[in-house]
Amino acid sequence: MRASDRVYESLREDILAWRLVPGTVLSEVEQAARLGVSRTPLREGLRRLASDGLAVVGKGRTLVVAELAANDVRHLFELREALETQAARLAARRRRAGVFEDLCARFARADELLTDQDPTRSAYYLLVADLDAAIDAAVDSPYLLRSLQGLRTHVARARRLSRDDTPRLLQAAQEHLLIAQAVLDRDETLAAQATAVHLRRSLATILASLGDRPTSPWPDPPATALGVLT
Amino acid sequence: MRASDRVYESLREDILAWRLVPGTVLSEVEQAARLGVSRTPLREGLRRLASDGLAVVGKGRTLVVAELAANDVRHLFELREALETQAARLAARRRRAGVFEDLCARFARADELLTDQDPTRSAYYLLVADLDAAIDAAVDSPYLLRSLQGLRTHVARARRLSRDDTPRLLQAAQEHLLIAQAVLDRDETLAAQATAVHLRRSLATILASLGDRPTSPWPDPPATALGVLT
DNA sequence: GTCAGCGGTTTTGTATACAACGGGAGGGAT
DNA sequence: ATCCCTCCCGTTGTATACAAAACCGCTGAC
Repeated sequence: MRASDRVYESLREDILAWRLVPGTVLSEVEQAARLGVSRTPLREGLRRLASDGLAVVGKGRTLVVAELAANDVRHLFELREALETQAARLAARRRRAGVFEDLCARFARADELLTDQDPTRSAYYLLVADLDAAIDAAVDSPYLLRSLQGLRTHVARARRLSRDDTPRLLQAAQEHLLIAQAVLDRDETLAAQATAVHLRRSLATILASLGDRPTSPWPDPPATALGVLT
Repeated sequence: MRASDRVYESLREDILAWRLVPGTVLSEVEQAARLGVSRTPLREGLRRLASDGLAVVGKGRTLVVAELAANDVRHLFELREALETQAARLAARRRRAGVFEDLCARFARADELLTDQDPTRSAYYLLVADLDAAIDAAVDSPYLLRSLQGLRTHVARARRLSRDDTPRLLQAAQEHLLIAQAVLDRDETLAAQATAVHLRRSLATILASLGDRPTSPWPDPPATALGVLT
């Protein structure tokens, strides 16, 4: 593997994990020394981070780790809604049934993954990643996938901003199940709208966890009332 | 201006104008000699092209100019529909009235720009660019704008694929007018749907001009029948 | 007190030399 | 004849040296 790739992945991981916090200046000589490479491949990795939007030009010509605050998350979800509803629509149009039958079965039993045994929820997030991958495979639209890929980088960073809330994850599992079922049923409209619903609720959860008041002043309905959607 | 920026812009222009055709290998030493810079800034420009999707890795480690065929245009418009309908929706929500009043007036008179005097249609395309810029300014959503920017690069390249057809441009002007009016009226749904209509028609025109049979076997309605939409 | 100009220092931008990887032609074995 | 192995050459990847530009603190004038 090339040194510039190692640099890129290493810095990317550090930024996504919030080990490098927003505003940190990414000095070429300093980072080159830290990662044990020369400035040439380091610069290449840095420019890739910049084209991902993970680093932005600070004062002068320096690169700094990009901000990601509550308002940025709102903007991020405006893009996410555009891309993921379209992805769901196209997946519903083009999917092969087998994968989504399997995913529906797994999401129907997602509560078994959300016991208190696994505080990182890795089994659950793996299932969500599998759904994303299945949708990507079904979409089969290179330009859209490319944008989705860039988006997911920022979504992953945003996830680390808010704490994992088990009731919300159980609700999210039902929303994912609805999406997977709609794709399986080739119901393009429902797939897109269920995705939109899921994203709006996820955004509200993240913003609430950040201490932001939600845009709507209404209390959330009790979780049991949402069961009818599944 | 930095040498790497000149390299990037020069190669980008060459690719968008189809002076560098798909499949052309972008050899570092060759291009560095042609553009009069050393390999270091040239590589930087090349990587930017790759992250834009204008260059892709060929056999070995070489970069080649990316393909853009009829099927790619279809995929491109799947992304375009996702991004531009969302942009229109958000612009309708957040626009300041003045700019769009002006744009409506200009699009209402777009037929005056489409005389046979100007074979490049530069005045008309400038007007379209102004609408795009006004929507961008109203959207005010950094992540979405970033994706839109990347998209427009490929759209510009695709435009050079098909010939300019005056009747279609007159029809497109009416579609643009409808979008601008919907944004001005803060009608989010209409803005999004009018954008979708415009994109579907544009895609059909491009594909027809490429010799592809449209997906629908129906003949286009006469141009005068579309006047009711304005 | 404030602001403009000016070195000094630090940082980024560029050029070049060298290392390493990969493809392709050629030859030998089967 | 075909397949595979090897060596050579061209290309890309990396390191380093040098050039240029920008920040910072200083000084001085108004």
